[in-house]
Amino acid sequence: MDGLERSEGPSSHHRRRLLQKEILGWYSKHGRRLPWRESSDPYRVWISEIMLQQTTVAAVVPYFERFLSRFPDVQTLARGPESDVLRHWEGLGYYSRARNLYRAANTIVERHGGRFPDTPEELLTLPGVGRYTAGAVASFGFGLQAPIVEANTLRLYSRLMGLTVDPYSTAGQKQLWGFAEWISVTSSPADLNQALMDIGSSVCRPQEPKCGECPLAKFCRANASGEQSSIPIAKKRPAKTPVTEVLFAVERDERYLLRQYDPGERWAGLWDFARFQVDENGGVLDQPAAAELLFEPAAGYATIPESWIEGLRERTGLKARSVAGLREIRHVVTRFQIRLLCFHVSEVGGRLRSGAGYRWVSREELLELPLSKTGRQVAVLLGQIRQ
DNA sequence: AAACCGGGGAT
DNA sequence: ATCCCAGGTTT
Repeated sequence: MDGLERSEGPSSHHRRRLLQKEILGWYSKHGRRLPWRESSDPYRVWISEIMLQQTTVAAVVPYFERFLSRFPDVQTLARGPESDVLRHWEGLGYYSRARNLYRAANTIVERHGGRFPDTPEELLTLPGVGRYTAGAVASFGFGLQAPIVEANTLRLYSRLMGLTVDPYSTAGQKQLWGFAEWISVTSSPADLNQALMDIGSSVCRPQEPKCGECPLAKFCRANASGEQSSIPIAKKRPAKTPVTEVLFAVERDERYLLRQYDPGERWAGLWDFARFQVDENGGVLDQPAAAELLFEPAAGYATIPESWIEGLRERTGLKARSVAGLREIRHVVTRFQIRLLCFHVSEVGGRLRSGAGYRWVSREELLELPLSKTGRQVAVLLGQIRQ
């Protein structure tokens, strides 16, 4: 089953050889040079593939070498600590990937005796490794024939096949993996898979594909019918939900109040200032001008709703006595559009409630702890207002 | 099957 | 603002 002819047989094999010849020929001239292609060390391949999940090549490049110099092999990674792994992941997002990486490293050291799993079946048992990543590590790291379907190849295969169903549906996935299996039969599994991704990325682009330069144009159903712009069907994207949150950077004796998120919480393992969601309808935010006043130095403390001060006290036991607006940070992430109102609390009363997990953290420690994107922004701001 | 992931780059 | 990204896991 090749997804093009719907039949197995000599003609199917012939067609495959023709396609592969074009693919590998193109790759030898136009293939990308990327840091993780310099070596076929399965460990390095694995790290790169996890980093690249839902993340652009450009975003990964600066992280890859830095991560590898700190964690050069699976034994070093397994030793952690997890907090260090997260610190090196900071800014890449989707932090469960880093936690899974750390867990998987320990599995490899403890259950596989440090030998890297070398079959797709074994790789699939590792946390964070799905069908794509298993195929990628098997082919790039071990030179095995293995199918891959990811963003680039999904688009390429869909257009080659003229796939009209949703490529993320069960039926679409079955078609795509069927094609991937068929095309993966080769004596150059690593080059072939890299080549397929590069053609998908550089030629078979989402917008304005370069069909005139495509080595596979004469085999492509979407090209034949002119359906490049409607194949594959676009991914459904949920609407962004507006959220308003407040963050209090509480300072006392040159230290800041932070806590580490517990396992199971969002941002598990990361550290954060006191932060919680507030009701946009109940507070002062009803009046459009009010939010500006929060960060107006002259307005100061008086314009902050008492319920926010109370929110801090409930969570930490501390009563804010002197509060200044730091900045409003707006950011869009996953399915949220967040408005984060940040405050600097320079005087507190009451006692820090034990059991809430909060700790006083020095400025130096703050540099070492893993924070979220916005948490780091606040940390940087605090360093600046100190000047 | 659908939701979730609290990041970022290109346009 | 919108689309997309070398996906995987959970519900």
